[in-house]
Parts: sequence; structure tokens; C-alpha cells
Amino acid sequence: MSVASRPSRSPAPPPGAELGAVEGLAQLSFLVQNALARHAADHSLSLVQTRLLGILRDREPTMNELARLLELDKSSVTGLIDRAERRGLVERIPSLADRRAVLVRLTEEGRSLVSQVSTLFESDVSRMLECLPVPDRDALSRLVSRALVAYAADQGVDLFATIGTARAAAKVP
Amino acid sequence: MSVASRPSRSPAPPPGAELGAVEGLAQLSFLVQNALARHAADHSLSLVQTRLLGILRDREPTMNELARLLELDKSSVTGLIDRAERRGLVERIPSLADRRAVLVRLTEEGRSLVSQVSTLFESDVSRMLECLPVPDRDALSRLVSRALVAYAADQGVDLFATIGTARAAAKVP
DNA sequence: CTAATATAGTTGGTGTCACGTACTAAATCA
DNA sequence: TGATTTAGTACGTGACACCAACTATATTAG
Repeated sequence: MSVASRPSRSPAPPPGAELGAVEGLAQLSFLVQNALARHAADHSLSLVQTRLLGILRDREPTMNELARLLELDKSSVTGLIDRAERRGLVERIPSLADRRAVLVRLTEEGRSLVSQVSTLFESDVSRMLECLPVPDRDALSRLVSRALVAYAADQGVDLFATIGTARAAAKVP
Repeated sequence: MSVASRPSRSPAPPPGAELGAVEGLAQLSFLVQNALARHAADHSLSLVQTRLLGILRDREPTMNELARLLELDKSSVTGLIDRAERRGLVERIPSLADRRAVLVRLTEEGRSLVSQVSTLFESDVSRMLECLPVPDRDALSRLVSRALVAYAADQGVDLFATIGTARAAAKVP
């Protein structure tokens, strides 16, 4: 896949073959994302909803902050929260500090839902890792983490919270 | 997804540095997907459209096969192809073998578009890998590919198309 | 060789989600 | 105080996803 060039069919795709690095990472990312999407869908959540709930696990942001975190337009967030609120997953709380602002908070139901999905998701990814022998698994984990850290530093990106464990990085003022 | 990514400056590489394996893979998958989505959007393509074009690079499937490859309902594929066709990216060709069936093929324009996006995407992922020293990079690539193959075998899953060629295998009775 | 059934694709209805624009209310600046 | 910026919402549009219903072939059964 990768690239561009030829539309050719490889004469004989080696069966057990090695994938190129880029291709491997790309496919891996699809598998991981599909796992998440699948569990989310099983609980009637879209990916965005799930992401929303994941973010709210350890925060109580304003609509505006949410838009920034989700990289969405603020008008998109209005609808997103409308639907989640209608389902009883989150609630809007008027900010005391700024009367224009609204804080968004998980309800108990929302919290329990996101916990279930994240547990299932994590066990899926674990299962994927368990296909590897332990030493390989550790090595992979170390390399991935090294790559992420290096890339993050390089690009000034801040890695953070996946759904599961949210916390991760942290705190950023 | 659970995650959101956020642009921020990291003051310094996170102190706790090592990520759990699950979390690392999850974050990695977000980075990769975001890269793809970004380049796609720059060319006015959605992720699904991009995946569609990627699949068509080395195939000329029926609507039905497309639905299976994309894991979409066939009625969703109708709309997807309608829009892509309207933009001149693909064309419908009546099947000679089965008069109910319709084949979908990339146009020249579609081919050129997907090539651009995939080139950009790949260079992004490469850039990510280049943060690692060469031996680590090779090791990572080998491990990822091993994990994918093992997982695919384990689950009877068909690895597939990111953007390019998927080589997919497909074998499943 | 019809008659029942299965398959390919489209249509239409509903809902999510994303965007841009326009608008209100509150905060801030000047 | 008056001008401007900021938070959030309302509205219209379009992409996408699903399901159920429908047409037209194909396939199978009797």
C-alpha cells in the first residue's frame, strides 16, 4: 500500500510476508480504531461520543474547551452535548466564574458507560498484544513508547488520554 | 476514539515517560489516523472516501464487495459512490458477467488524487518513524508486522486497506 | 421449464455529526 | 459609556450511517 506507484499486483505476495513499516503502522491503527468503534457501537455510542466521554472522565470543561480538545467547531459541540444530555450521559452546569460559560460534566450513567467501553477496548488491545511472546511484547511496548515520546517532542504535540486510562499526561496549564 | 489530541507545548518530555502497552498503541493509532484524516481533508476527502479510493487502486470490485471491504451497509455504499462519481473520482461500469452487478473503477482523476494523499500520509508516518534510530525502527517494524499477522490469524480477520493497497487477504471461507 | 428464493443495487426515511453563518448575552477594552 | 471580543446557541446544508422496502436479475427446486 503504500504508495503510489504501481497499480501492480505483486507477482506473488509473499504469504507470511513482512509489511513495510509504514503500512504496518497504518494497518495497526485501523485495527485499534476499529476495536474501539466496535465496542462503542455495541453501547450505542459513536466514536465522537466515546471520545467526549473519555475526555470528561477527568475534567469538567466548558463547551469551548471541549471544542478545542475534540478539535471541533463550537457549534458542533452544542449538538454533541445536546444529544448526550438527552441520553442522560452528561449535564450542563452554569459556570460561576463566567456567566456566559457552561461546564459539562459526566453523570453517573455516563461514567459507568465509558468505563465499560474502555474496559472492553483495553482488553481487546491486550488480546492483540498477547499474540506475541512476552519478550516481543515488551520490546514492542518500549519501542512504541519511545517513538511516541520522540515524535511528541519533535512536533510539539501533547500526547494524552486515551480512553482508558485517561490520565496520562497531564496536566497542562 | 477516545482520545483527543491536543496541541500543546510540552515543557519537557513527560517525566513518567513510559506508557503502558495498550495506551501506547492506542495513542499511536490516533496519531496515525489523524495524519491520514488531515491530509484527506486537505484534499476535500473524508476518511471513508479516502479508504474507498485506496481500495480501488488495485481492484475493480462490485458494490457488494465494496460494502464488505469497507464494512458498510450496501445502501451506504450507494451514496458513497454517488458522491464520488459526481466528483469524477470513480465510475460505475455494468458487469458483463452478472447483469445485476455494477463494477466500480477509479478514474484518472481519482487515481491521481489518492496518490497525492497517500504520498503525504506515508511521509508523515515515515517522519514519525524517523524519530527512532535505525535499528529500533527495523525492530518496531518487524514486531508490528508480526503482531498483525498473528492477530489476523487468530481472529480470522482480514487486514485491510488503509490507504493503499491492501493486500488483503481475504481468505475466509 | 415454471415457481420459489436468493442476490445486487437503489430508494427513501431517520439520525449523527461536521461546518459556516448569524444572533444573544456577558465580559473586556478603551 | 461605547466598541469589541468571547461563550454559547440556532439554523441550514451536506456527508454518512443504518434499516426497510422495492426492482431486476440469478439460482434452485420441483
